Amino acid sequence: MSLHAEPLKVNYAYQQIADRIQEQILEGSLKPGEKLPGEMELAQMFGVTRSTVREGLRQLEQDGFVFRPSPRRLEVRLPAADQLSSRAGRAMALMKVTFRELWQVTMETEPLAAKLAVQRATEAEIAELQCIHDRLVAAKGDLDRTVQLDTQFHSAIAEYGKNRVLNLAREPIALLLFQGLTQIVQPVPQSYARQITAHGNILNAIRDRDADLASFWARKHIQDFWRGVCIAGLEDAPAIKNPKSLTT
Amino acid sequence: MSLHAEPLKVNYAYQQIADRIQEQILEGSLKPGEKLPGEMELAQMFGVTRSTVREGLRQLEQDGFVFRPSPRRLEVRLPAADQLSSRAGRAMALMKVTFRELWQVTMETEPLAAKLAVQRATEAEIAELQCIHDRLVAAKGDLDRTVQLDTQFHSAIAEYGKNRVLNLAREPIALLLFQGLTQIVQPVPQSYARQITAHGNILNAIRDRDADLASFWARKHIQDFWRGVCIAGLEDAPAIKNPKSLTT
DNA sequence: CATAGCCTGATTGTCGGACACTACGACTGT
DNA sequence: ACAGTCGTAGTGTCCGACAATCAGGCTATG
Repeated sequence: MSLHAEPLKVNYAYQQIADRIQEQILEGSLKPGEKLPGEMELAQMFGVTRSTVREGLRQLEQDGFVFRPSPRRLEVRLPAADQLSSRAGRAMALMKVTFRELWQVTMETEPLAAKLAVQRATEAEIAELQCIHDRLVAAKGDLDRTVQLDTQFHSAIAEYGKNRVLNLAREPIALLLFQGLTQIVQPVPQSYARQITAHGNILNAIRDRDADLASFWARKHIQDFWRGVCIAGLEDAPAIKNPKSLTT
Repeated sequence: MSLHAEPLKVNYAYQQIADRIQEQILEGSLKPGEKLPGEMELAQMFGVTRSTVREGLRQLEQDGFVFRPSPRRLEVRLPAADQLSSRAGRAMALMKVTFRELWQVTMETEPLAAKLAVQRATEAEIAELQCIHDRLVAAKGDLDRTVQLDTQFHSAIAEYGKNRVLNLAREPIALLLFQGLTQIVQPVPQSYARQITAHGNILNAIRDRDADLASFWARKHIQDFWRGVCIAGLEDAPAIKNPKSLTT
């Protein structure tokens, strides 16, 4: 027969404390930005020692439920997206995911982001996009700055599409892929110009509110990126050489 | 001008300990499965107190770098994908992401997963898929079981596509969306039959190694899902009512 | 009145020591 | 070889303490 052997987890005190506080945050009785009592007071409230409270807090801190700008301030906070992004990025880095894997997914996410941006971006946001693009043009030749602005441009488009799920999923992937540019642009110098025109096309399509066109150019842009990877012969190379570089 | 004001983080002892150990894990000198020294020994090695080591370990534990099956065993481990999935899922739940957001992304991920599966799935894996599908057919009428098998079917396709990036990104999204089925199927009972035929179409296309067709049916399947959401009038409803249900 | 600088108390990071309880590994007997 | 027993090391939790340092209020100054 099937004996249901439940995991039977022992609840340690520090675990319970973390759970209780997290519960109250999720439930809403503790609102983000609010200041939490000090460790001693918490210890008194829960009837445990400061050490125990401490371990519980470490856990919440790591989960992003509390924020510690300075040792004295202890604020409630909801886990932000970038927390996950960096974690996911780290995970992918140490899985040694290849450019091919990143590219295959990006090939879908970026066109979608562009399409959504066409529908949802405000005029002000489009102006912001133009600004980023102008800076990219100005940075022509500067590798690091180009990579940074490229990433920013794509992130902005995704953000303006106002789909939080897409943003959550896309961020770490795009980061890794575009960061990989650092290994690409060198062998293919004319990329600078190609990238600028590609971004220009996407930007114009968004401004004209032409969803299909924006999606088309985004796709084309990522495809072009792939050509660069192929020329460099890095299709199945890990997108990051040593995972150590992501030290929180 | 742009003054680069870095956050200038003070390195506390427990932080340094966590960093040092993590470093050695990433670098490879500590291999997964290996047993770590006890807290007292570690304390001696790093020249700090056990309390300090403890806080550092809590952090690694939370990050998934060490695993504690029992209080006595302390193993090295690499963060697994499902760790992130659940975390991402929690985050999305408490952001109250809508069905629309989930659907828009799934509309891209599932067809891609199907396409990749066509290219990369082995015969054995296709047989496995068939098995899952058979069980779905048998479960007709049982809501919970249907949801579970539906999720499993899609997960399997994604897995057989062998793109780790896609899997990482897709998993929590699909989970939330298909879980949402629970709220949908009730209003639209004939979904059972439609879902079975849809899955059958996808399965056949994969077996015939027809990438475009597999992608087409996957898309159609997700589109069909959306119709159900619309009928229920849940387009912009949060996909999960209370985030509390995800208590690790 | 608003602002800048100073001061003090409270709180944190870290330390050392202590105790009950439990699981791991060795020992024993069959 | 196996099952049962047992000692011990190691963990979870507690207590108390100390220096460093930051928050918030106080003061002085314009």
